[in-house]
Amino acid sequence: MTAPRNTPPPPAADLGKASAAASQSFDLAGFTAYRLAVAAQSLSEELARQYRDRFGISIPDWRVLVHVSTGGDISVRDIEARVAMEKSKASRAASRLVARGLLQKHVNDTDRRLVRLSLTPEGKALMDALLPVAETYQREIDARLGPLKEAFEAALDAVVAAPENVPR
Amino acid sequence: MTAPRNTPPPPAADLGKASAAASQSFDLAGFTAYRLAVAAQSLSEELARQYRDRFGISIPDWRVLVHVSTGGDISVRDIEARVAMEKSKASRAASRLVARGLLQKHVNDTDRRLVRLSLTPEGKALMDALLPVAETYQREIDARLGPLKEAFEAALDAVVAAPENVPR
DNA sequence: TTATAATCGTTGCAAATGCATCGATGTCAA
DNA sequence: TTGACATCGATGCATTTGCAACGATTATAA
Repeated sequence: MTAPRNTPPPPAADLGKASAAASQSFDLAGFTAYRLAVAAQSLSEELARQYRDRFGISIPDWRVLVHVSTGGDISVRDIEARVAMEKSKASRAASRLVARGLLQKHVNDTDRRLVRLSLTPEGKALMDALLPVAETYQREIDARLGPLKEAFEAALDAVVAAPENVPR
Repeated sequence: MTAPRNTPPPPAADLGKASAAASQSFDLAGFTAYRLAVAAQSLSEELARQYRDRFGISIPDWRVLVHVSTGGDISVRDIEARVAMEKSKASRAASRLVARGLLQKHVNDTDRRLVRLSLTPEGKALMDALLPVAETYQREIDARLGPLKEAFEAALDAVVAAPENVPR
């Protein structure tokens, strides 16, 4: 998606009268889950590309790093719980980061099943380089959103809201 | 994520005084790209689970099916262009669906590099079963959003907006 | 025309992913 | 205390993914 040039509404042709019979036409553009997925991927990729090209950091790596740097002594379990990230994904990301000398693992003496993840000095240094990029990017997003930001945040909360209140 | 029960604010402990020195604490919850990604994954999974369990259809499968059923004669290139979906991903999804007898491939006589994808009768029948599920789900989302929906749509547009206007 | 470049869909390959399972550790009740 | 069960993090394995090719076809320009 480096410069793919949006689809010039090319052969689009008929559309509309088509898909006559059974399968009534379904407006994908009006399908929120889809639009959300596309938007999320678009945003994530913008930042991920920078992190990948400039620092060799993937999205799972980045999420683990941020969590560890924010929370102090974080376990793999914590990451799984707070982020939408599979246990094994988090575990492997952490191992990668340890192998690169960015993270340390210690056993939690209170509960020796747990791991305590923490940044090494190299990890801290990397975060010092990474965070400004993220913050700049966030400001960019804020600029795009403008006055819509508040409603957007509220909508994101609402949309993820407990499916428990909902007839299943 | 069948019933993961949101993180009960458990050992959260200190947090706040922590992360003292260098790497200033970064508020992941305020990071739009992250929140968007989590929300999108949550929504997609809700629907994907139904499609997978009840129809054996994955998300790439579903996107290809919808595009083909909406647009008439669609090529792999069209899918790649209009959806945020890799060429090879689209190609493989299409091949899977052909193998299952849901899609047909024809060569485009005008440009023989292109493929014309279209639904088989079985494919149409499947879509007739799939679409009501999607529509019900969309109504559910609409209910969650309520009056926020309009702003949400606008925000999604704004956020994806051309990074070309933006200093690179 | 003919040579060169671009585009389409597919595929080989390495890496990433999700799921189930494992051993180690911890919890709880009998 | 002991035994059954739960939880944590890691890993084996099959599948999926992204990327870079490739052959086939078409477009462009010399």
